[in-house]
Amino acid sequence: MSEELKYWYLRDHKLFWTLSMSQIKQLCIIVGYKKAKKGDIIYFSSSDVPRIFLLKKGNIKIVEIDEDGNETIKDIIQKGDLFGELTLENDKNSNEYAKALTDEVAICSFLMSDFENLMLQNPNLALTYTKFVGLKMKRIKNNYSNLMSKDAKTRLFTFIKEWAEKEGKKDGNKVTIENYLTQADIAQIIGTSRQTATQLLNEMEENQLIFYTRKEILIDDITKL
Amino acid sequence: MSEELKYWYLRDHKLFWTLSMSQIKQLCIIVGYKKAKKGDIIYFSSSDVPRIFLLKKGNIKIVEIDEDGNETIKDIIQKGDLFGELTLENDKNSNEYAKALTDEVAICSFLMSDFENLMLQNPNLALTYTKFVGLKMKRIKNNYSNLMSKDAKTRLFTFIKEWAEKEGKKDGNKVTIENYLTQADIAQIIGTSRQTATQLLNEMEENQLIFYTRKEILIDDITKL
DNA sequence: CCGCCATTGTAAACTAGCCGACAAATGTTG
DNA sequence: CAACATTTGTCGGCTAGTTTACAATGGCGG
Repeated sequence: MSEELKYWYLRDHKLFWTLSMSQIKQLCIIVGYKKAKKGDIIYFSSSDVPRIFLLKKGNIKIVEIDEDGNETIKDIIQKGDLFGELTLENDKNSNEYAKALTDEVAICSFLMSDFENLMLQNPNLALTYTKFVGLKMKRIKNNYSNLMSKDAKTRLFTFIKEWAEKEGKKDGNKVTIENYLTQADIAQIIGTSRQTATQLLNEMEENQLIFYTRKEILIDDITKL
Repeated sequence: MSEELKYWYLRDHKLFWTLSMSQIKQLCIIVGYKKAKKGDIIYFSSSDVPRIFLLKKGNIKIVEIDEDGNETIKDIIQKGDLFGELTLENDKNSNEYAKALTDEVAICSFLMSDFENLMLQNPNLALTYTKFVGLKMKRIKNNYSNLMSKDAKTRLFTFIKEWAEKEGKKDGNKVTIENYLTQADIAQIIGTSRQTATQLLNEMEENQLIFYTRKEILIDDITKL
């Protein structure tokens, strides 16, 4: 890949707007530029050197396996999102990995230490990054506090609404979402069993609120959710 | 309060170790130095100017009220913790306030904008703060993912263990925690009803694992939890 | 186009934990 | 100390949601 191209791969992310070309080069970008296909396991957080990753294309889920072998979805990462050791601390005893959800996935990465150095030289970057992490924290907090206090149906509605807002193609009150999640995935995200999720989705379909297929989800009228 | 004293109030927090006295003065510290008593409501996040707060003494809980009037505990803040708009973004539509849990509570605060300026001048501060926020995010993430997948008993055990580690006075395997929470508070934190929490605590007491009083919690052998 | 595997659909039995409703105990205040 | 408020204890009944188990469907590779 040409140097020029590498540059633009990062350059088009908001976070790096303030950086000069030479600064971006400092990040030794795209050493780990990687492609993957649906279902592939992409990376273990306990890898060699701490890195920060940037998803350029597709969608992935971050999954953790606990002692009992249960899979928990920690996060869904979309095109343009950063992931990895966002805390700037590497944490070895976490058991996380990423799994591709869409057919084509492209990821580039840079070293955490390079990024830290750059932050020391460019306080504006540090500020932007902090706000970035802060925003992510706020989103997580909100999500989870919904999960705690509401019942499964409300959680599903909230999730679909948020998903539609973030990624849906709007046409008046109709929204189309490209569906790269299985019902089992959705169930895990909203913290319920697969069966309950299926039931609720079908119930929504009966009430003409949504139309679910494996490829896409059609929402007839987003305001009714 | 003397300038000297103000200085030390911030100076003894890790985050500010790298700052010079004059830099700390820039923060116009302790404009909002405040004391409060148990049960007092201390601050609404939708206050005039965005601030960051530092709890110097006592314990408080951050609470949110939703549309239906339900109280949710968002966070428990301990001596030395920062709270407020840590994300560096002010967010007006959140309905949070803080409530004193201990008899004496002391808080000092500074303006977010002053802090931002200081970060721009002092990249090291920026880096430290970013790690700080990141760490907080990681803690929240872990807490919540426990809440999702485990049952009430496990959640209570995990909570007590963490509490003991963070604040307990250890004596071999015995740990004493100063108890500033009611059982209703604990129930909210672990996401269950007050009655269930009471039942589980009594069960633990029957099994000689803990001894609960309103003043303190004694753990006979922390390794057995 | 066939067979296979992942995904989705459905139903019955079971259960953790919620809710309502008090009673008892402990603290607090004048 | 008396009266009141807050916190803790306890008990059924109830229900949302889990679990188990299996059937139907759809999509992909050969």
